[in-house]
Amino acid sequence: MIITSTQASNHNRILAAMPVDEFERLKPHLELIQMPLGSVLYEFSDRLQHVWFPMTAIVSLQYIMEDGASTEIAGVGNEGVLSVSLLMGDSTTSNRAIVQTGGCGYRLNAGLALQEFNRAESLQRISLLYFQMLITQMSLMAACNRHHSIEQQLCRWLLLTIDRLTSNELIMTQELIASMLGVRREGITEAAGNLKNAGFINYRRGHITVLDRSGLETLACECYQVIKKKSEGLLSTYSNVNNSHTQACRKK
Amino acid sequence: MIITSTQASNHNRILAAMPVDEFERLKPHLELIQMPLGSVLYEFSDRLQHVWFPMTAIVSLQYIMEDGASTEIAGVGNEGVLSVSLLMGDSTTSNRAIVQTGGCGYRLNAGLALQEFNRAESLQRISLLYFQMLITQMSLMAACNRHHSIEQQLCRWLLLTIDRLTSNELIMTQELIASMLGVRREGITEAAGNLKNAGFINYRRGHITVLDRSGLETLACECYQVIKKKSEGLLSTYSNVNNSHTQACRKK
DNA sequence: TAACGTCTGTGCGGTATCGTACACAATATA
DNA sequence: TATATTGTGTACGATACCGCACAGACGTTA
Repeated sequence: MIITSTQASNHNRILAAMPVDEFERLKPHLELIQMPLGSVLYEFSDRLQHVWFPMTAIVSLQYIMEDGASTEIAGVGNEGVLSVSLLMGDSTTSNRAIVQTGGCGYRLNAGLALQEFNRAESLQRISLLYFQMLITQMSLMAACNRHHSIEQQLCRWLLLTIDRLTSNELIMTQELIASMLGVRREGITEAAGNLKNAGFINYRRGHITVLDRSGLETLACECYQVIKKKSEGLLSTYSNVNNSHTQACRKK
Repeated sequence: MIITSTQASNHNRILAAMPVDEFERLKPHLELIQMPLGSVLYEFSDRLQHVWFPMTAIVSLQYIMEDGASTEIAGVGNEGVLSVSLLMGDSTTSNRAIVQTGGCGYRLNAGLALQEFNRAESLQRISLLYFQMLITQMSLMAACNRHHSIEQQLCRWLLLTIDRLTSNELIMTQELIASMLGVRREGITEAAGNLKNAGFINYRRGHITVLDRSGLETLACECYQVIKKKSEGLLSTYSNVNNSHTQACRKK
């Protein structure tokens, strides 16, 4: 069944911001795909074959060290695009992209994506704005990893994640969060326990429910607000180009 | 006195990789400027007025937190360009650019730079390759800050810095290094003391001399090699376009 | 030569996080 | 219903780094 929706969260903002005629050129080549939780879009040093435009899915970009330790360097939702290095002219990757919240998105063949990008029209203009956002987010992660506590970072991460969801519950184990933040699972257990005692969240085996957003905000580091503001600013510049070729997301 | 040199380190690689005709278009507008140690090219949230192409100078990009704590998110030498966010369509900054090794470089008016970039010719193509390198470097910093010790990071930093210099001595206090790595000065004193005892470096009041590169490499984290390799790969792709409009650097 | 400011060395208690180990609880599978 | 698997809670010593305090050494300027 195809469900049409006007919900913004049900569209990729980059595609949505393209003028109709340019989007129509791309449309026949966009594959609507499911992006199930845990699936890996690309691995470190892969040769990129596709570009992805998430809609309801959220993807985590992670850097993996030689010893297997991982660190989340950015999160990508419907405001973004994956395979930025390809668009920039380097088809090999320097990170891993793993689906953090299952959902759907569009996939586009690498060659076609590059061709459209290199026309230097709206896709390029919008993508560049997004790249700038991505750079900001990554530099923030570098600083945040240096200076902020696990609890602060957990709050930031939870807030950024539920901001992208329609519900306040996310399917996620403490183990997974730990690997994204690059810390021990026990560290997350402790921090999450504190948040639970404070009444800000609740959880059970792989499900986390946010009960008090503003409570989390008081504990989160400044990084949350910075990313959120930057993201809002970004989306408002996207919409300088406005139109209505909204696309549906298939639901099972 | 103007000194002409064929040394690669005496030119900005991005400009050098542009085809002659496109470079000639830019040339009249390029100001050769001194970039003295410690000078700030732009601050957080500044409105960018210029684009810089370092030649002999090295610039450190730092993220500054609300409490004043800082973290280096990338270093920019003659392989790069500063004010990337401007070129990407957002003229406000999200970091600070401070000269870490004094030298010279070219400065270009923001409007002209943007105009040339938006022609979607060689400057854009090369800059995009560089942006990709920058993204890689930033994500590496995020992971490195999370997982590696001060000593490892100090080694990485020293190696990356002298790789950009012709000499093996750099003018730099422990205090400054500490603020770049985002750690206490005492932490650097201790790590540097170890390296000195090991015979890898020597130093005196604001001067550090590297005595044993390979020794440092054994102690540095993997991040050094990763950045170095990525950087070499980048420069080889720059030179797909080759020409000879080498520019001199004014020496005092 | 003296006085000053800056840079470096050192010590010490406090704390966040790690590594490891193990117990228990919830869910899935047989 | 029994059993395996996965997720969570807890404890404890080790360690890296922090914050602070102060001494001494170097280099510059008067």
